[in-house]
Amino acid sequence: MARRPKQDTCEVFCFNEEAVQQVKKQLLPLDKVFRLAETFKTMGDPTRISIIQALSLQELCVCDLAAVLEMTQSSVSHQLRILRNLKLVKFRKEGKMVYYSLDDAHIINLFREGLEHVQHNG
Amino acid sequence: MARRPKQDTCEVFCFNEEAVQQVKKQLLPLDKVFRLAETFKTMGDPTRISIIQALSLQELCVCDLAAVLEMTQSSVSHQLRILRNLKLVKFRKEGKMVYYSLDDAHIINLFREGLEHVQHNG
DNA sequence: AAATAGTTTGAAAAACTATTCATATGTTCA
DNA sequence: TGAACATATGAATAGTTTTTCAAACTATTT
Repeated sequence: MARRPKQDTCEVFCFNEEAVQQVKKQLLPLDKVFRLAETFKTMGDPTRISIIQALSLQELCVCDLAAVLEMTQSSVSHQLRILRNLKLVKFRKEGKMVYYSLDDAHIINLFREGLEHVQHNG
Repeated sequence: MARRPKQDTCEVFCFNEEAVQQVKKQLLPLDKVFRLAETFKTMGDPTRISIIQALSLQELCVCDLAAVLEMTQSSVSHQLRILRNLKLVKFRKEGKMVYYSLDDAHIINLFREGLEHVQHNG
């Protein structure tokens, strides 16, 4: 993920010192910030967005997913692994086929919320 | 943003050809996919997530924001520009100070939805 | 057992990103 | 006007990401 800054204190106190302390107290713990960022980042790729949208319509095997997205199987598989790691998709095997579907209803909400934002700021 | 695949057709028809056609018809237009991905990607960085959260608490000038995040002004300023470009934050000038705040209520919803997802999948 | 087919994985190349450092811009105040 | 300060920007660097290609699994079929 992204780097953290090297220097970890601001040498000078700026203006609204009280506000700074106030806000600082309410900041999310770092691990939550990172996990939140990771979730958004995972959805921050056109290929993965398309995969998520396709799977929101119906369960699909890797090969069909690749056909839908007009991409190589390998590429889709790599992206599926990322989505799997974040538990955004789940899969079931049937013979040599592997069928993927969305793992989490929240993801759809997140997707929809994002879409709404995009529609608004046309 | 991310690259698009070089080859744009899958040579072989895979299994559920009907499903493939069906899903393909319902795919979001590419420009929307890209803008959606761009929005998520913008929120997919710990620094920017922290900025968004801090600004969700109250309006802050760049210097105070830097103090809150314990980062350099320059770094914060660079990230603010990215958030500005996506219209996620707005600013007002007051003398030499520049005060930033969130531009869009949707962003808060998106943020909360993401947070909920993270809380769930502890 | 060998061949075939769907999927996964590793390595490498090309593109992209975040931070730092130095510098520029613009505002205030002496 | 010049000094001081808040913010912004450009270039460079180190780290990360996505895709491609080749090879490895794994399950089915002959």
